[in-house]
Amino acid sequence: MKIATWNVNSIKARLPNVLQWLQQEQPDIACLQELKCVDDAFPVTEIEDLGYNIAVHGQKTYNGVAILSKRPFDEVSNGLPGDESDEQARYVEASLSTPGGALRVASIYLPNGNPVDTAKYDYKLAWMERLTEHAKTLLTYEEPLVLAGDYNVIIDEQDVHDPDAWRGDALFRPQTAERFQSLVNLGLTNSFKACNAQGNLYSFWDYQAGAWPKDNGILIDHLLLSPQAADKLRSSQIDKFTRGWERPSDHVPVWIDLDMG
DNA sequence: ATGCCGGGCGAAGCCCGA
Repeated sequence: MKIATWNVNSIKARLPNVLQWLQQEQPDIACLQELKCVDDAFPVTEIEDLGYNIAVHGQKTYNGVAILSKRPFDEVSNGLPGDESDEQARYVEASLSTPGGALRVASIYLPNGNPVDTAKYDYKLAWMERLTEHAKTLLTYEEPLVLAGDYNVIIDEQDVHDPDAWRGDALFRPQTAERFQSLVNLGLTNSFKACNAQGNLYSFWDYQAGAWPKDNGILIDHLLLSPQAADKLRSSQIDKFTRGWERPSDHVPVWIDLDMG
């Protein structure tokens, strides 16, 4: 079972690319981020026509996350628990049944956090702590769980073309790495890292300054697995080719293959 | 490059992303 995550940077602007990719790569589940649209503006028909069920948690102009699944959802919940006052649409979670049993998937758009001397960075750190608390709860279910998304976290120097240029950035500072490590330390497996030991493989290239032709990228899109999901992990890859398409997102899909029977 | 591109909003130019 192929499960992917992709920050599409506007589902409206990216619809042709997303449809092409879905048809070509046939993911069973696709977690999308940065839809930049309200629920009613999501292109439901075009995606349903390719055989997907859709769970959308949208927002006007900013953020917005979705899960597409060839199998129907059993349950869907919008928003990350832990702060009722948080109105940013950055988390949607769904459970579904597979031949190999129950599976739970979340589509995550973790806050960027820049500039670091502002409330935006505090929000990022607080959001990461909320995510860790919620993950603790989900792990008590002892079922296959995939926390997939744009984490806006550069985990180590292997994952950035120019580490010194990113040193003080919200994506790469020690406090960010510590929070991410606390999440992983709950017992989660970083699937791409588990399958690919070599570095300099990226999921984001800035639109500016020739970042893409120079391969000046960062790896910030991750799929974290519960032990029950990690046991079923076969492989993980990056669909780098979509960055070379017309009107690309600045992110590309990262996916895993899970043996769900 | 603390925004050089790209998208939203909305109809010019600002806000935002990483």
